[in-house]
Amino acid sequence: MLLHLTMELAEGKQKFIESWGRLGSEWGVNRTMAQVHALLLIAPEPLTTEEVMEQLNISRGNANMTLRDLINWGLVEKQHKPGERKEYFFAEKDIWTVARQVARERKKRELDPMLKVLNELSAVEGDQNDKEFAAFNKSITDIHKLARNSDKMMETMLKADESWFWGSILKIFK
Amino acid sequence: MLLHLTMELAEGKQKFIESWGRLGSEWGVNRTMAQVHALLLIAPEPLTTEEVMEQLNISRGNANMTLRDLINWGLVEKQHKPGERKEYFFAEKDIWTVARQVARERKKRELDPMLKVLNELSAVEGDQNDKEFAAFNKSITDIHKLARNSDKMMETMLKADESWFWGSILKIFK
DNA sequence: TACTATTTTCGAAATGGCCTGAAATAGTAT
DNA sequence: ATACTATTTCAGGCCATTTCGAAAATAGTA
Repeated sequence: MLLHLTMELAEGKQKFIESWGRLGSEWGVNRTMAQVHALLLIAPEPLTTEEVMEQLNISRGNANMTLRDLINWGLVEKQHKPGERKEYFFAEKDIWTVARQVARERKKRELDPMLKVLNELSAVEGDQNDKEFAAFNKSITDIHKLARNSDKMMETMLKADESWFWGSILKIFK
Repeated sequence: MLLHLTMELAEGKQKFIESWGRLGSEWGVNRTMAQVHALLLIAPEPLTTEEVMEQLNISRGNANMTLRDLINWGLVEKQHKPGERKEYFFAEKDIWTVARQVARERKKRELDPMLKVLNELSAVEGDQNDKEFAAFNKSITDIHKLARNSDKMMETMLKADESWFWGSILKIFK
């Protein structure tokens, strides 16, 4: 009997959806959302809500909400086929665009609010001879600096195109 | 009546702990863990379990587990004071070291396993004329490339010291 | 060895996030 | 209008994760 040294396509798809789902859930994107995204990423054609429901075994309500969320994240779009009433969904396939889009959302949800708080906390005044204040102030200042640097880096990444970005980065990092 | 234009220290601490907690929970670190970390970050002296419990209003069990987790993440260390039996805990204060430590953990938990899966999935064979296979293969290949680049970047960052890292990065990104 | 201070463990309870299913709404053709 | 299909909403239930609290284990001391 012939052993399968390589994976079947169907098995591969399954594995990818599962892994992408797990990865997503460690990233603040919930598992189902990441799985639907994975499914659409590897689909050659747009899919209907119905197909998403079947392939992932999720309810209509869930599929609908999840697809809406993905659209809000800018990762998925609707498409209408002429003569049909059903909506079709497809994912942005350029993975660099996907990465930037995710970075953009996360910046908006995490980094920006944190910067706002750090600005406020930087304004807290006190006596440097007070150990409590000195320790607080130093931490806030340092974190603020790191956050601002991250912000600048993000901003640039969001504007850059893939080849330029990795070209510059990897040149330094080799 | 005089309005407070700047925040009180106590209020600032509170706000920082809260924000750091929220940020943490969007990062796969649970809220309590991030809050304990925040508390220790701004504390001028090491704290006991007891003090952590009081200041954050959490149970002994929770405090104990959380501190252990933080130690496992390499963010907190134990200290013994001579003549005392109690254990004191303090956080790594160098924020760049903290950032690298977090990056190291996340790489281990997320990027490395994903790279492993992508290697397997890259080995799936098929006919490029089969639309299903072609779409799958292209996505996997692209993601694999992105993941490998991220991996290289991480590796370098983990070795670099702060000034070198931001010096090089911000030079490009300005 | 007994006593006390401290830490660790772990089952149970609480919390919060996710998903379902069914009803409401919207859209289209006859 | 009416019937039919597709989409959206949301209250309620479910499940995983987090937290509590008290008991057990451990470590230090006399």
